[in-house]
Amino acid sequence: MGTRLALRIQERYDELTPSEQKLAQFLLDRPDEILASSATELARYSGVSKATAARLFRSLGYSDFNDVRLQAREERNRTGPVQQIPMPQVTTGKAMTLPMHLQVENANLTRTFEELRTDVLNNAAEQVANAGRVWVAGLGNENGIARILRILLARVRPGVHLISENAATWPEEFASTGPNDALIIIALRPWPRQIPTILAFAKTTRLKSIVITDPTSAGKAQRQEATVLNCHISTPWNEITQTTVLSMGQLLASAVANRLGRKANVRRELIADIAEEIEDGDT
Amino acid sequence: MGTRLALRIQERYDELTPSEQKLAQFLLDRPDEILASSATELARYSGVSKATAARLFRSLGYSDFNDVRLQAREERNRTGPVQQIPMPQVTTGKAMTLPMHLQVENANLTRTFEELRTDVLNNAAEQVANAGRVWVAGLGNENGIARILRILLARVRPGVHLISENAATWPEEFASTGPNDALIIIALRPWPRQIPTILAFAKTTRLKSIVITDPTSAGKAQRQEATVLNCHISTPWNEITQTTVLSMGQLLASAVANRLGRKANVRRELIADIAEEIEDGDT
DNA sequence: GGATCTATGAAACCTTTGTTTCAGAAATTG
DNA sequence: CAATTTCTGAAACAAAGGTTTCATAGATCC
Repeated sequence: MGTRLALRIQERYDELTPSEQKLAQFLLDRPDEILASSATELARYSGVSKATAARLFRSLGYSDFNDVRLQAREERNRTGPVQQIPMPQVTTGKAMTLPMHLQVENANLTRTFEELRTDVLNNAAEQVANAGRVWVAGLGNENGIARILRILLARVRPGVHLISENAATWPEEFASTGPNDALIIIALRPWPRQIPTILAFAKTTRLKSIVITDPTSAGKAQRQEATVLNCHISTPWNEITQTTVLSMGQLLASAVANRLGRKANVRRELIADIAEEIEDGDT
Repeated sequence: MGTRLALRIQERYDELTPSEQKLAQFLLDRPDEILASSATELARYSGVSKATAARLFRSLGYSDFNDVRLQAREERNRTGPVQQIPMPQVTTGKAMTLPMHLQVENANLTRTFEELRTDVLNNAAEQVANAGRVWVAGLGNENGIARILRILLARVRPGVHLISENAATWPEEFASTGPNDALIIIALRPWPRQIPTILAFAKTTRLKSIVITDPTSAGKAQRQEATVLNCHISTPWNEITQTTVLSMGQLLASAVANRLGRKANVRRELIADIAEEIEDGDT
């Protein structure tokens, strides 16, 4: 899945300087760009100097940029010319068009799910399906997605809870978790500072944790022994898109339902019935 | 599918000199190699001299090799002829696979945004950009999306409010709306029964309303004189996907930002700064 | 608040890439 | 087979790419 360059970046991401991170970010988001562009261009795209670029590659353990490019090319040849959907380039200041929006979403979805390994997904689904209870956490901007995911999962199995956004109440909430539970964390960049705390806690309680995140943070999550569902979320202007994350959520819920089989269906029908009753009942 | 380079080569292949043909052949066989390699390398791979390479590109009508590379890159970035992505059929009971998930999301996104008219989108964006205040409503399952949309919009303009899910408090909330406000409703099938009430209210108060919905309900919304943003959300198993809806939300927010121009950017930066401060500040 | 350290881009400096020139090889012609 | 034309790569030259140095701005530490 990840290129060696990506792995090295994720390993050392935190130690990189801010401008190095800007460039590293770009490289993670658009891995194919390395093949097509010169180091000067990469630097320009991500708004840093050539000098910074040179420093980054060296500090990642390559002897020079040529070394990087050779490795990237070799890897491409090994994995075969995967037909990548290109992320469109944007000239700054130009308005975003509708087709471009479509292409961006498409590129992110395609990368994400072509890269996702079935066994990783199954593993995550298994954990969620077999857990005693399931806890879903999403801080800040990701809170909306977390709520949706909770609903999606609650439709196919009981005992799915949202961890409140208010850190003050965590002790109480965590107190009710057990080693048979599963924890799903949604956290995109900028990686909220509370996440490591939560992950560390999960690790000590033997909670199974699943982290839905972006390539920048994937490394950190992996280091905490969590199952990582990696989502590509970048756009050519400097915003991110949550679409892919939601899609990942739906896929996970779907996979869990599959695993639970008949049980999930029974529950879904039950819920549908109740919903209908409410809809008819209240005037 | 043919690149312009390939076309030019095929046109003139017979007139090329033997060593030029060797190189041309190579380029036809491995069209992606142009992006990854330098002219020197291309020459070496196909066993001709750099001089020959330079001559070939010139004789094909390019001013120099850089010209060739730029065109190739541009072609890679441009979306090819729009192809209809088929929605996969599924035999009931069969497990959903990962590629299928991707294809479904893809199909829905593509349909949605190819069908969406630019003027409708602009119209909606205009309304949101110029409104005194913006109200976002999403009932039941759509509540999560509504929250996300509120955040997305709040990032680019002030005065974006969420209408509570609790119908009992609506009188108070609606009381504060004025005819210069905009109302965004997210409502997928099954079309919640409260929606017509809200829409009717909006109509009498001269509130501009925008409805993000699915094809099933689009008609109903249109009849209430609302701007309709239509999202394809179906899947081969009998569930729906909210991915498209979220994507529509991002697009709308993006369009609004575009319309507000500098004002939106100022606000975004302000928010980013504050967020950073909070992240740094609280321990 | 000064001293020290870190991060960063500008610019100087090599290196590689790409183009052009040119002389010789190969093919063609009479 | 000589004259001519065409083709070709080596080498000279020009341009862009990549690395290193250095001054400076900002952070951190007494």
